Amino acid sequence: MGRKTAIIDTATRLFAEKGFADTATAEIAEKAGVAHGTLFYHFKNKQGILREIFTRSGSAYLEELRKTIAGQKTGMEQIEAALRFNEEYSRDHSQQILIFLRIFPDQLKEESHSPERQFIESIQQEVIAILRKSLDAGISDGTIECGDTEETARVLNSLIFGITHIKLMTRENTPSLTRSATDFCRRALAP
Amino acid sequence: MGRKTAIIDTATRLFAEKGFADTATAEIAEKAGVAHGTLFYHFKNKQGILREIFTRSGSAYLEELRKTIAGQKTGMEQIEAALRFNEEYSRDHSQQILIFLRIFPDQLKEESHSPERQFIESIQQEVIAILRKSLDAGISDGTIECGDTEETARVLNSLIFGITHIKLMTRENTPSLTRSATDFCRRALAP
Amino acid sequence: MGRKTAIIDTATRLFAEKGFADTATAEIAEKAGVAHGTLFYHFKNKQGILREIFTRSGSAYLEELRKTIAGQKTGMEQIEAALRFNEEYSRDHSQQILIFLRIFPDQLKEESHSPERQFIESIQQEVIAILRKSLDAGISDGTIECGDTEETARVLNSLIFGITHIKLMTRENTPSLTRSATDFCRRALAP
Amino acid sequence: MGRKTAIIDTATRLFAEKGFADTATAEIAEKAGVAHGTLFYHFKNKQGILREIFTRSGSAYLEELRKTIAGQKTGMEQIEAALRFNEEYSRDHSQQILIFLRIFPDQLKEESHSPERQFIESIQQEVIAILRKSLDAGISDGTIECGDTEETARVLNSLIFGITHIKLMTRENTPSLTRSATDFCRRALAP
DNA sequence: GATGAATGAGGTTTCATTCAT
DNA sequence: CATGAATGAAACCTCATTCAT
Repeated sequence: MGRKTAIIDTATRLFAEKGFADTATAEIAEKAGVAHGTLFYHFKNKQGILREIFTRSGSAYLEELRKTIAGQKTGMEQIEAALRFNEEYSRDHSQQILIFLRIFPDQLKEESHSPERQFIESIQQEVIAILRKSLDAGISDGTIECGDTEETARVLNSLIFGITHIKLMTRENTPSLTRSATDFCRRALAP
Repeated sequence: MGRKTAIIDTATRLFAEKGFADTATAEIAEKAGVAHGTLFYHFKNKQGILREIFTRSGSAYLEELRKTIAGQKTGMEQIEAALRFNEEYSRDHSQQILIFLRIFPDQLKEESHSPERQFIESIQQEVIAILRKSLDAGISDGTIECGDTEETARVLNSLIFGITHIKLMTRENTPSLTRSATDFCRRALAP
Repeated sequence: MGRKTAIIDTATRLFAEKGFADTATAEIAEKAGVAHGTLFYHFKNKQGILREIFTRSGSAYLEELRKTIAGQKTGMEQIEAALRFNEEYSRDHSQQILIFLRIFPDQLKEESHSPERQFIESIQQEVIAILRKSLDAGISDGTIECGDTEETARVLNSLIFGITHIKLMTRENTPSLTRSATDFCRRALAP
Repeated sequence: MGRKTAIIDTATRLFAEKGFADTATAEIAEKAGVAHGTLFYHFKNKQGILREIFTRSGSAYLEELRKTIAGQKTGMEQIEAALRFNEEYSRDHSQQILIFLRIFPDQLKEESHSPERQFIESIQQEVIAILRKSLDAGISDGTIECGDTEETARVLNSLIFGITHIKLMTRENTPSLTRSATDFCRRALAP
């Protein structure tokens, strides 16, 4: 494994555990087993490391989400799969998700649209678009009935986001929360 | 206005705008119009300022939420009121909410149950308890039908949390999101 | 002697001896007998220390030059006094002069008119103006004869500048250079 | 153009623009279109690059100065030619001259007689010797009258040095300064 | 001859906190 | 009560140089 990979992996872990601001570049280097200066050979600065982690995991999330949904037949099944996927993904990739949750607020201060900020928003939009398509499919195949699909997709996105956040924060084992949310949605979207 | 109040108000604004770690105590002092040393006369340390802001606004949120719900008749109306309340509160007290969203992740690193962490969790529990009572009321008065009320309350809490977070992050004007969410819930809880 | 003064004095010595870039702030602090952080309490940054030294000594030079010249009767005597003054001043305040000579080139890179750059140019203009007045006086009292006084003043300024620079660089004991230059000027300006 | 030449040319430009200390070897390499390591294949270290630039341009200056003077008949014409030459040379080779002006002060700190320092002093001595020979010639051919020619040559050297420095620093277009200086010298040296 | 990844010493600056007044 | 000068640990980052390829 190359040094650059080692740095990214270590940084991912530390950023997730302690947050971006509270992780020292010296610690990343030490734990990654490289010299301090090596960090700045491979990345412009500390922010640059974050940026790379960010972009990589954002794309991965979307890709897997799409693949999961593609495997479902009815629209309703797709929505349910999306909720289940989120449950599993945030369990298996809690570090990446944590970094997102941590970085979110940090981006607020920059009124200027930073690349990270734009990237985050584009992912949100993407998720909403995916959910909407499933809703539309559900209406066509008769498994779903709801008002404006765009609006409904945004509600679902909020719910998913909220569940993920709470799961990671409270660290309770909460697959039951996802199950309950699925029931909730099934009732709300039932024809 | 006393000096201590000036410090708290200024710190609230700055923590909301730039986050806890990125706000220097010297800047708080300067913007509050007091000497740097004065901060440490009134508070044990930087964390102490945050702690005070924290406790104050957490209690205020719960109190107002309870009052709002108490003014509603049916269980369903109470749930709707809770959603509306959240919309208005996060609009009018965005600074306090932002601080919560920012501080949340920072508390994760301390496995040891810090006071802030416990406080946050207790608020979540409180909100869930309030929502559950409304659900129970709704079942009694026939305006709501749902499975386990504890579980449903947790779902509602996640949804509310997600909406708030997204609203503050995207800064889109999204009262429509709350409206759509209300519709969504009405369908899910309808008898 | 206050700490700020100690810092300025130490920095003056070190900047003169080793140059601005090659003097570490940590060394200034140590030699001045203060903590490293104290430097940045009293000055915005390293450049800020230089700026203060700069402004202080520039004004002092001009003031003393004016006083010296004011004590002379004829225009020719004033010019001779200016040369003599320069000799003595650069002997007694070699540190300040050295800093100027060192900083000069550093300012070239900033096309943008930095405060230091403007300050340096204003001093040059001031010296030229002073010399010109003496030349005018000399023409009036019959001790000097020359073409355009503005142009001649600029030549004299160049000569003075060159002598100073060479004296400080070669570190030869060169009062004779000033004496010879005075002779040279006397012949060039004689009626 | 070989890689070594590219390095020297790029370094010359950058040292002139930003100074020796403020030019990073990595930047030289990048701008010269070679790998960073290549610098240290062709030169022992950063200082070595400077040394080469230095030696090359110092010799060139002297050689051309000698040639120019050789083309003049009378001693007075030779002095005038020297001034004119300086004007033109510092216009056409401002980069090399700038490097000299920048490096001069840096050499002061090394009490130990560094090669650069010795080289600079030897050039000064050479220029003085050349001027002296012209003065002697002028006295012989009756176009010049002055005191000790060694001393007078040193004064002329100072003047030339001062003019060059001021021209490069103020970046004013100042051929008139050289013209005025020539007049000044003509009067000082006239029989 | 040439490369570029890797180094680590050293640089400047920030900042929460203390303490004498 | 309140101040602000002073601290020093720790942070991020730069950069000349080396060396295996």
